[in-house]
Amino acid sequence: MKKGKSTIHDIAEKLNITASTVSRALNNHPRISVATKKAVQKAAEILHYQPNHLAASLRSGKSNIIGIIVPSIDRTFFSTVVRGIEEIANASRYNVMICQTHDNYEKEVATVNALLNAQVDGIIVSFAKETTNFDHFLKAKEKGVPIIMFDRTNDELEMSQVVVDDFLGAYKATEHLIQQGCTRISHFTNVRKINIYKERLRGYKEALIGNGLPYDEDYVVEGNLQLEDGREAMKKLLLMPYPPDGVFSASAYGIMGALQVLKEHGIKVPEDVKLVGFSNEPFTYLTEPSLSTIEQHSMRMGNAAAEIFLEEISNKDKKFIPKKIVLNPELIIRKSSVR
Amino acid sequence: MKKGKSTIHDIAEKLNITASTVSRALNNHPRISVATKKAVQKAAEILHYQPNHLAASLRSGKSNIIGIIVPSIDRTFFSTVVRGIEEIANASRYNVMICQTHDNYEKEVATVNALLNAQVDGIIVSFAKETTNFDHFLKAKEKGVPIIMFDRTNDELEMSQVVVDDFLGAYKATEHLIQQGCTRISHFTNVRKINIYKERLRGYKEALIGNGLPYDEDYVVEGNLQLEDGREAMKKLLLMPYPPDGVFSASAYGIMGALQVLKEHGIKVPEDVKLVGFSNEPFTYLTEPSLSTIEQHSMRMGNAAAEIFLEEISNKDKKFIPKKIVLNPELIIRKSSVR
DNA sequence: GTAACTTGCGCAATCGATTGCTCAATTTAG
DNA sequence: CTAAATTGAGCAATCGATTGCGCAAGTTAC
Repeated sequence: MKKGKSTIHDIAEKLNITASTVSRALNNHPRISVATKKAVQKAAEILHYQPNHLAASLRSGKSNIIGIIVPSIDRTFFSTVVRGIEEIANASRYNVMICQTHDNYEKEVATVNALLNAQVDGIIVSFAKETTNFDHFLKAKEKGVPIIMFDRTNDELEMSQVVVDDFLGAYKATEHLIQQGCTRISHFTNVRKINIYKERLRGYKEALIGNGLPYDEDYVVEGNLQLEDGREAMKKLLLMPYPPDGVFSASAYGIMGALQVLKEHGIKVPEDVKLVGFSNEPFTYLTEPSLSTIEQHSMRMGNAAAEIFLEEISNKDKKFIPKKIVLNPELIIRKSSVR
Repeated sequence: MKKGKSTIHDIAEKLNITASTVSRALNNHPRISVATKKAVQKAAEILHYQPNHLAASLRSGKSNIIGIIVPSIDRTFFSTVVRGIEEIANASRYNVMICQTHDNYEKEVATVNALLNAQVDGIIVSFAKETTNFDHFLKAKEKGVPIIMFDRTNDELEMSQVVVDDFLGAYKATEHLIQQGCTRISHFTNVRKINIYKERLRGYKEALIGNGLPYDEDYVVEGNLQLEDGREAMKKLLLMPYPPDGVFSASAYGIMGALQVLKEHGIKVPEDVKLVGFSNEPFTYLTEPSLSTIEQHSMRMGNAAAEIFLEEISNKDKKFIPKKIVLNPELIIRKSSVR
């Protein structure tokens, strides 16, 4: 058993037939006799034959690889989406190649190039926060590589996308707080006005107005939505003459920060202040009290993105019509928001 | 600008030279004149030329892809290791292909095959809990594909590995509890006696004995180390005539479960019972009280694994000597364990 | 002024799998 | 019993980039 790899030519030589026949035998071509097929399979096993997908890909122009671009893989939301993509992709014999941008525009551009060089059959992406110019994706699209956006998307691009209804999620969260008796509800949002944060802000606002409460900008705190931002926002709010009796944060870490600060100040949650976050990160149900939040169905989001990819691949010649799938967010009510 | 991809042949045609020259020009070959190089670069840009790595890989036999196999990507520990691998890999122009086994043996075997078909240059793996037969990796190794194990490894395989010193981590954790005054310390371990859990159990035991405390099997609870397991274990322990005054869990979720149950029973942490977990999952510093734990330096673990890969690749012809890197675990003392 | 380099680039093979076209040997049809 | 159809498999091109070898024109050396 020699070290190294064997090819269809090795099998062909061993059996005194040609590589063409071996290839056809392995692919179960009808024009090859059963006897030959069996012989080939046996020889393949003995030689530890392992097909070289690169060669096949080169010829077919299909790599059977889907490129995935996310800001960072070590965030539950993204890794769950990735898992959802893999689930569907693998079932259709696709592998995934995952790249991270760390929210950096240059890295995103470089990544797209790397994926194109690797001849990926499609790209599923959630944009970096920094990104405002999308030429690198347009270039890819022109080369015939389908691009599917998820979560952080851009409506102006003619590309399919999967998002959760951020407006609705925010609306549900805010209305829930109102129903629980809150009258001064604060909102934590991101300074960068990406689609998703704009929508969540809008949902918050509409819910207030729709329920007869005033929208007051003083209760909206802009930040980066990380733990520390949530803490600072909450501290600032506590200094107001009329601090909020409810907080809806556009992120899970933000609301966690608020919870910490409230507890440090001896303010009771949910008795004195009620909290709802966004994104069902694992820690949100581990806190004391557990945090109400908006479930984005990240696994389904991944599934949907992969399914759109498969669809676009099989409709490659037909006229392209971008598709937009909007998932229904779910309000998960835990202890932090019920009286 | 026609849709589709252009090749070096397109560039060659446009400039009335051969593809060989184009290839050399793009690779900055010394035998090509500066004038030609410039012309080629310009033409490449105009044609939106994008090199096809598949073709290059096919010829060179190197794909510049590292396969990563983890049980599940949506766990902070693993996704952080992956990030660590990517960091080093990308710097050396390698891309990664990530696959998940979900701790299933068959899936692991299939995954190894898929990666070999994709002609990965190496595989970095953390074994599925189920795996006891490692032939699929041996087969890969025989084909000349370096395998690097991390975290969940196997000392009997002649392959390099990166692990954290589980024994030491457990020893530190247990000794810390002793120093804080605990005398009846319980340990949560996994029923499956994988290396890492065996070592942690050993560290716990040695720390007890080394500090003059008895080792009592009644205080060792076997389970699956998930949140629910931790809860049940703690409930069981509370029924003992002399419940523990300290718990060291081999996982982060396990200790979280213990914390929940203790709080539900009105037992004070850390006053009545002190807790230390393993693995610095993000939620551990968000709990009330925050949980002491063992940091495994997952990012560094990824870095190290990737570095070993690069080393083995460049020493391919030299005699292979498996390398074992043991990282030093760090005890992170938070509120759950100090009096 | 000729031998010995150097420079710049083309030719053709190669990597491994696939596939349209051929063609001989059988088999079937009528 | 001959024409037509079917079966089984080989030939050679192809996918795109790379590279050893070769060769002509220009340079340098002595």
